Amino acid sequence: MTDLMAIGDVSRKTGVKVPTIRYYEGIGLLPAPPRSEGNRRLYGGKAVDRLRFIRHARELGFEVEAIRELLDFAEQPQRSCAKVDALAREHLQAITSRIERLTALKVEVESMIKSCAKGRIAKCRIIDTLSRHEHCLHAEH
Amino acid sequence: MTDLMAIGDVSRKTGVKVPTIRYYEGIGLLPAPPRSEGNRRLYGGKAVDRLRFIRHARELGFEVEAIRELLDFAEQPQRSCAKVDALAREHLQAITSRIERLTALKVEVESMIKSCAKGRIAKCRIIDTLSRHEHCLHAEH
DNA sequence: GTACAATCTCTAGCGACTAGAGGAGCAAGA
DNA sequence: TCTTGCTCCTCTAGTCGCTAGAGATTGTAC
Repeated sequence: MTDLMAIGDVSRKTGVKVPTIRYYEGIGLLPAPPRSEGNRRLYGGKAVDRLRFIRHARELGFEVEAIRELLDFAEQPQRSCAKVDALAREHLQAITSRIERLTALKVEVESMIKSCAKGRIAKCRIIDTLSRHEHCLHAEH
Repeated sequence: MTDLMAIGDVSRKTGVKVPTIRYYEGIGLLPAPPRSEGNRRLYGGKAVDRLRFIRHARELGFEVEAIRELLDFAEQPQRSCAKVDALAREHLQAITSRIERLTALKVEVESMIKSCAKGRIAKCRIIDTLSRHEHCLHAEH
């Protein structure tokens, strides 16, 4: 009745690589599917949906543990989604602070490059900056 | 004559953890220091300088391999520093593209959160967005 | 029938550490 | 002098999220 697929088909449909699908099964993110007589995994549409969800969330930078939680919540439709919202906000916070730190870093590396006169290494300002912490623009490290 | 230090002192001076110092020695980033009679590592000032350099570069996001190259160059003061400049520029490029991708991500996660009405999970827009790829703001994933 | 692709399981590797076991060394106080 | 407790030693294994490879089996197309 149902149109079951081999792992390769699922991979092509979802963009998740074959070993990664097996890996997700191993860590319990994707339930173990039934097998064919020849011991091959046979997937239905639900597995495809779940993998798409996982892939998308991973692309958005959610960690596997967070995705596990999201999937758990997704399976209880009657519950409030406050927790889901909180998870997403937590994630947004992490992204924002990563951007902030990277931007500070960029400024520092840029100023390092600007001061480079392309002379001999003995006078290299880049090596200099990396050597002496007092020269930092930013104090937190 | 020289004031040699134990690994713990070096750790405190540089902010690099003791096991990390040993790890750097293991991967050849920091030369193996002489030992005391009781087989303990004894470090001089140069090791402290080198570790500060490494730490700072790591904090600026340089990979260990890049740091290895930088250190090699730093030890040949008469050579041109064009390569050092190139390494730094390469790194800047990587930082810039990381920021770009994170910013795109942030926009997407933000819009996901904004659409959340905090109702039941059955209608959760966050779960929805993660499930259905067509809803993405950005096409590249 | 035969070639070749796809799948299976299992293990090991990546980067940059971190954690822990189990043992030895060392300085200070009783 | 002895003991307590800290630091240090080596070694192995774990982290995260996969990826790569070996070697065996199964399925498919000609």
